[in-house]
Amino acid sequence: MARTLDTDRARPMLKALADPCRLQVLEALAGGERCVCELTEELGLAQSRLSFHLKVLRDAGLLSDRHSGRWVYYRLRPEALEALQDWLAALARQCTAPATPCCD
Amino acid sequence: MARTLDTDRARPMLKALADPCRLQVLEALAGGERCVCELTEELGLAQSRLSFHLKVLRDAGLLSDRHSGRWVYYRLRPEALEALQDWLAALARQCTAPATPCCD
DNA sequence: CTCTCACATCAAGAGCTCTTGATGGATCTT
DNA sequence: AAGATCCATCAAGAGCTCTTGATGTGAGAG
Repeated sequence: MARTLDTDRARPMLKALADPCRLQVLEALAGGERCVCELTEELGLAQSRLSFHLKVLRDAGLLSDRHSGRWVYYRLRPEALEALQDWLAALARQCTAPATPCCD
Repeated sequence: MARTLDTDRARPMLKALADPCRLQVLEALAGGERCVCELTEELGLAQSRLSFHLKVLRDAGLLSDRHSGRWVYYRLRPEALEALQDWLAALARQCTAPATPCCD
């Protein structure tokens, strides 16, 4: 325990995930590490567009990159996904508390 | 199993979560069911603003509401949070596949 | 050294989302 | 019935994010 995300850390991840184009990228990377040129072709995205979204995902901590020659490989960071899961789990655990009647 | 979310269903939830104001609301509701007037006061938000965000969260399936007299109570839907967790878990499970070297 | 290739970055504009203040509907009080 | 309260909705504008095409950078090929 002790490494449950607080909301301030979860927020940038959630923002990063909230884009159809970036979800496409995530799905593609769920299959394993890929280089940018592969992703460009697989997803049919303009190069600068893909690069933009990869940066957002990387800055949020969801992706890591690895340079090899003139290629750059991206992969998902399972730790980040697990941290988000834990954050969601913590929310779900609390919200079963009994209703506190209001305005009585 | 079998009720793992697909990406198309996860997307609106993620979009709904990707806003600081709505995360505030979620945190407040993590403590249990609340009526709108309580939330307005607790969070110090304009009424129409809060109402807007509550609608976004409800439309995404993250919240449910309950009408009682002239009050409306909102609460988190743990099922939705769990479904999102499962979606994240499925991503994390796959992405440990070995790197497929590109462009060789 | 020069050229090409893979990728990142930039600037401008398009498009979307959020905020604000006003209005409307429903319920309760008096 | 009239007024007050709780909440939803609307229209307009502010603000942010995304897309596009051009340019920059660094590595490898020739």
